[in-house]
Parts: sequence; structure tokens; C-alpha cells
Amino acid sequence: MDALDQKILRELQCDGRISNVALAERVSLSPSACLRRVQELERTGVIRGYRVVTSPERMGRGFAAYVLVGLSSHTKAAQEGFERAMSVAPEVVECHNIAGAFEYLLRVESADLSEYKRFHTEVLGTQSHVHAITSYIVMGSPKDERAT
Amino acid sequence: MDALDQKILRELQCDGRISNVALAERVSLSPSACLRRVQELERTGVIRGYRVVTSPERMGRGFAAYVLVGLSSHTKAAQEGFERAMSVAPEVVECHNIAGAFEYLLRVESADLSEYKRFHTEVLGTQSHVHAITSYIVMGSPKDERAT
DNA sequence: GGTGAAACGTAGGCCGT
DNA sequence: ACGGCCTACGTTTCACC
Repeated sequence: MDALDQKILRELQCDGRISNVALAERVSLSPSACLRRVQELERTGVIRGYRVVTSPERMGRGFAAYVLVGLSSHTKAAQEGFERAMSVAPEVVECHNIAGAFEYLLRVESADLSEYKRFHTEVLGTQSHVHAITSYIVMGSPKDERAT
Repeated sequence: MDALDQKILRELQCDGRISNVALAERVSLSPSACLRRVQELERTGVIRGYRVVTSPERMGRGFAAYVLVGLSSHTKAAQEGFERAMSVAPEVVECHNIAGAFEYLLRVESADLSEYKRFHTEVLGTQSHVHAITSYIVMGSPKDERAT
């Protein structure tokens, strides 16, 4: 992975559907050489894949919150039960197992606050072993490289 | 936005570089009809763009932490100064302005714990108006739809 | 929404460095 | 080992039905 590869990855970050000839031109390479590099990055796993980026608002995901969750039980069964519930909940887009005063950090996306409240009471509130919930409502994201 | 559009978006979520003919086949449409729908989704802003997904480990981003930051000053100047510092820091991949006991939630990615410690002391520690820092180190992410 | 045809891009073989 | 050139093949993209 040299500077040229990084330049290629930067371009694919901005536009993942750029044509190979345009990409080659941007990084000052011939199309064939450029394609070989991209394919090598895909083969070796540096490139995991490509995905579309959609507008959260237009997808009914205009509201976002981060939620710290504390479990009263630290058994494997309790963790697996909670993780299963989160993986099934469509509002939960991220579920991180963290080290510290809480066990989990969630990113929850919904249409609005009332829909979030429903998730809070009906999904999180009904989970056994959940003994602490702290919500941080996102008011804005001055930087979000994972979304752009 | 009907069911067909959502089907198209789901396919583009899995593979953002799928060819139009393959996409058309997957959603049972002719290539031209499919392309028109995709272009309309792009034109109306439902589709924001396309991005490559890279392996964090292979990019020297194997370590991740979430950081709650409290500011001692709530003036516009203090906020803008902090946000500017975060937008410049390459380790900070997300900076969210939140409502609650803290002002900001960051997602920080680095190669390892020692590099994170350097960021913690040299970047966050030197910021004025920062009076509270709480780090949550990510041990795993059972669900992360924004990364896949 | 489907069809067809021209313009364009892809992908692999081959050669030079 | 890596970049550039060439070419058959597939894809995109448009006017038109």
C-alpha cells in the first residue's frame, strides 16, 4: 500500500462509483494499471465493498440519538440476549460493546422524537437485565466521515 | 418512493458498484427503467452518493473509542473553536453535538491504545474550555450498519 | 415501462521498462 | 514487479415506441 493506493482510496471515498478511466485520470495512471491496483486492494481485503449513501431525512431517519446501556447481569446469556434484541431492532444502526461504566453504546435512528420515545420504552424498557439507560440526542454532526 | 425504489436502495446498500443491468435483473426491471429510477433517486437527493468501504485494521484504524466531552463555556466562540479542532484532527471520524450532561460525542479511531492516549492528552487535553472527558473504548460491535 | 443502437467503459493479454 | 497499449466484450445511456 503506497501513496498511489491511498490516493485511489481517497477518490473512491468521494465517489465509489467513479469509472475506472476517470479514476485512472485522477490519480495519473493508465486505466489498466489503475484497475489492477483496485482489484488488488479488493483481493487483499483493504477494500471491503461499496455502498450507497442515502439521505437520513428522506429515509425517515432524521432523528438520531446515542444511548448508553448498563446491564445488571454480566453473564454471557444476558449479553447475547441483549445483542440479539438490538440486532433485530431496525432503529438500532450501531451497537457497540464498550469498556467503562456502561456495557453498550447504541446509535438509534428514527423519524422523530416520538418514535424514539416508543423505542425507548417498548424496546429498551422491556429488556431484562437493563438497569441503566442514558440518552444523548444528536442536535448536529459538525463532522461525520462515516455518513458523508 | 415505492417498494421498487426501496428494493433498489437495498441492493445498492449491499453493493454500491453493482452494474445497472445486474441491478435491473435483481429488482425485475429492464435496465433503462432501472437506470431512470436510480437517476431520479440521485436527482431528488435520496441517494447522496457512493462510497468505498475499507477495512479499519488495514488502514491503521483498528482501535476505536467514543468520547463524551463537556465544555466549560457554552459560547458560540468556544463551540466553534472546539469543532474546528475536531474537524482538523484525523483521528476524529465523528463529532456530534448532543443534548444532555455533555456537549459533544466523538468517535475516535486510531491504530492502537497508545496512539489513542496520545490523541487524548495532546489533542483533547490541550483544548481550552474542555472540562470533562469520558472515554468508552469499543471492544466489539455486534451491529454496525454504517460500517458494513 | 420496454426496445434498440451508438457511445463508453471494462478487463485481460501482451509488451516494454 | 509494475505501468502503458490495444482490443474484444459488456455496459451505460439516450431517443423513441
